Amino acid sequence: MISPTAEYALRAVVAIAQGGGKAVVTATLVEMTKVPPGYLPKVLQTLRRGGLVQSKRGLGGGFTLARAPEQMTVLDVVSVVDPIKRIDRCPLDIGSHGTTLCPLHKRLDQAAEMVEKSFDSTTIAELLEGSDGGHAPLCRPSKPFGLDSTPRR
Amino acid sequence: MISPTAEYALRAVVAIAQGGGKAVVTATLVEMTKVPPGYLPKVLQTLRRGGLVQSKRGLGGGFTLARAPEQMTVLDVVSVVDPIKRIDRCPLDIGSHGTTLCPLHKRLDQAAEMVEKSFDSTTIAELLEGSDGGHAPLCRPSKPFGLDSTPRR
DNA sequence: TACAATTCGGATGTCAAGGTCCAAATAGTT
DNA sequence: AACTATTTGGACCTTGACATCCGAATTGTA
Repeated sequence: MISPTAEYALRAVVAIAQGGGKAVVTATLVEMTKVPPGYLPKVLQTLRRGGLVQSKRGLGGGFTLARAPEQMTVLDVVSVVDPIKRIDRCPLDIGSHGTTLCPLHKRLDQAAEMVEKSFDSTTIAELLEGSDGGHAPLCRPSKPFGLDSTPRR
Repeated sequence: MISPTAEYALRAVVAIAQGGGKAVVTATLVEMTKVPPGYLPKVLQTLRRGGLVQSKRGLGGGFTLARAPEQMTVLDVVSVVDPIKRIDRCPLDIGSHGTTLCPLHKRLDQAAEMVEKSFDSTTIAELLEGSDGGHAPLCRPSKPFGLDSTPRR
């Protein structure tokens, strides 16, 4: 449905949002999201260039959301990493007939539109809910991160 | 939204359906669908192994639908070439918590479900309509195939 | 039986996405 | 100024999807 990278990006954004404004470091994000450690930086860069997150280098650095979670939708994230391809002209007869599509491609585009709308109507903030009583935002038990007994090194 | 191969498969099935029961030869299907000539046979094989089309070798051979277009859905075709991956367990915490998913993956799976249902409720027969007055099934003018003035060689 | 029209199956090539790794740049701390 | 914690960017590898090609197998026709 969506690419691995897009899904990684969503995990990352949710994880950063959980920081509640404080800069979150890549190592922590790796822990939280379980995205391949070497790959996550790539995804974060894409998000940064797309204007969804901000980064700060050096000691005390890390990543923060560029806007409030309420102002950021799933579609925003997906669009930056792996845009949904709408079908606006028939792939067979390239660019010939104007607005009308053949039944097949009209139907396929309808599906794309549905997904697009669904993603557009879901904010990151909504994905943060459920921590109380239900499930943690990223399928985790309630234990917070960075507080495990075994020191990482 | 769906893979190129899946879209090719749908084009092929629609094209075969247009044959109205008569076996359609690969060369003709290439013409109709504009799928890369060397690749279409691969797709057709997949459809055959999936039980959606039947083939006959030798002179007078070709491809026919295994069932009536009314009995075959878009989902049937997509499932054979490139199944829609539903999210039934959280990708992070593999297989731990039972039916519940975190908000993110629940949402993503909802999108997948929507598409699945949409595809399941569309038959190939429906994609054949529109030839009269509207558009031909595969974005084509009304001229039939195999009747062009320039003989192919 | 020979021939031509077909599909079938495997070997091979190409390319972009996913993923790894490391040196350079940046910024706080002592 | 030196040091350490970070992000940044580029080079590189790997894998699977897409695509090509060709010989082998099958089947109707003369």
